[in-house]
Amino acid sequence: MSNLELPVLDQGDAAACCSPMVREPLGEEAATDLAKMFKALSDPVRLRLLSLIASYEGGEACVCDLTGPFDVSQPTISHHLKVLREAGLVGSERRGTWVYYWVLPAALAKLSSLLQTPGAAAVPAKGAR
Amino acid sequence: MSNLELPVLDQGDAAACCSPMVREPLGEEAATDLAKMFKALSDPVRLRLLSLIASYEGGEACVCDLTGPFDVSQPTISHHLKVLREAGLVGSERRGTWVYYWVLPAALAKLSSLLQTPGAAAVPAKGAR
DNA sequence: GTCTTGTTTCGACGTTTGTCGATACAGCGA
DNA sequence: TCGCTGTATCGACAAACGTCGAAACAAGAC
Repeated sequence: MSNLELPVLDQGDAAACCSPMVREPLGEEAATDLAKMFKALSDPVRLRLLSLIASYEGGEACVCDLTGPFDVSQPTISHHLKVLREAGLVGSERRGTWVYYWVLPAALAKLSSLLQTPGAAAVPAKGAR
Repeated sequence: MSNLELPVLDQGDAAACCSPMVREPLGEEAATDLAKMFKALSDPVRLRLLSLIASYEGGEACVCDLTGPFDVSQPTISHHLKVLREAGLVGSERRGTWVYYWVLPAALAKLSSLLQTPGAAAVPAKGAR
């Protein structure tokens, strides 16, 4: 059944988690915390890195696989990976010569559920305007 | 039937929409586009503003309601609202003396579904309504 | 018209960010 | 041991960002 449904992944404060932010006003601390994660997603290169890592078979990718597809230098990629790691969005480990990165699904899920809107999707055009 | 399967909501390019970014690598354009939206969410004040607007009854709030809860000046709030608006996350309209803002649910839903991870986190809601 | 109140725009400022080349560190093989 | 390859850190720089006060604009009240 559910494949990874109990990562037990901390999630830290359950308060900031899983309750759509459109339901009740975000607290100051929660907002600061979440803003850091969104900031990590606010760069095209990092977004593509994250997507690329997750898309790799096994869900992890070697840094050596990640430098090719981009127009930026290797130190820049390394910097972006560090940002993603410090935001808690990916994990990493050195295995021999290479360093591997993988996405932490719980972090993405937290943000996803936070952005969920009650009746969303439907919302036939609202006012359009 | 399925509740959120064909919002038809403009969304501009459907390509960037609704397919979790962990499934396949994000394209360059899509990433640039999405990064702008995430950047709008990458500030604590904006995150709280968005949450606050959505939490207001009727789903919209007057600017006059939004300046109180923050420690920053009113022009700064106005600036943040502009950023949110230009990112397509909120809409606004002047009605007489006051200007009202509301959240655009489709935009949040787009980001939410994008961050969704295959087996990740419960998120049973889904259908919600 | 002239105030008054609500909101946005303008200029300026210090800080943060993304990028680079150069360099340091880590592990492997000869 | 030495060299080679893969990755991270350092220092520097320009560009972008968040913030402010001052000023402009918008709508209603007097």
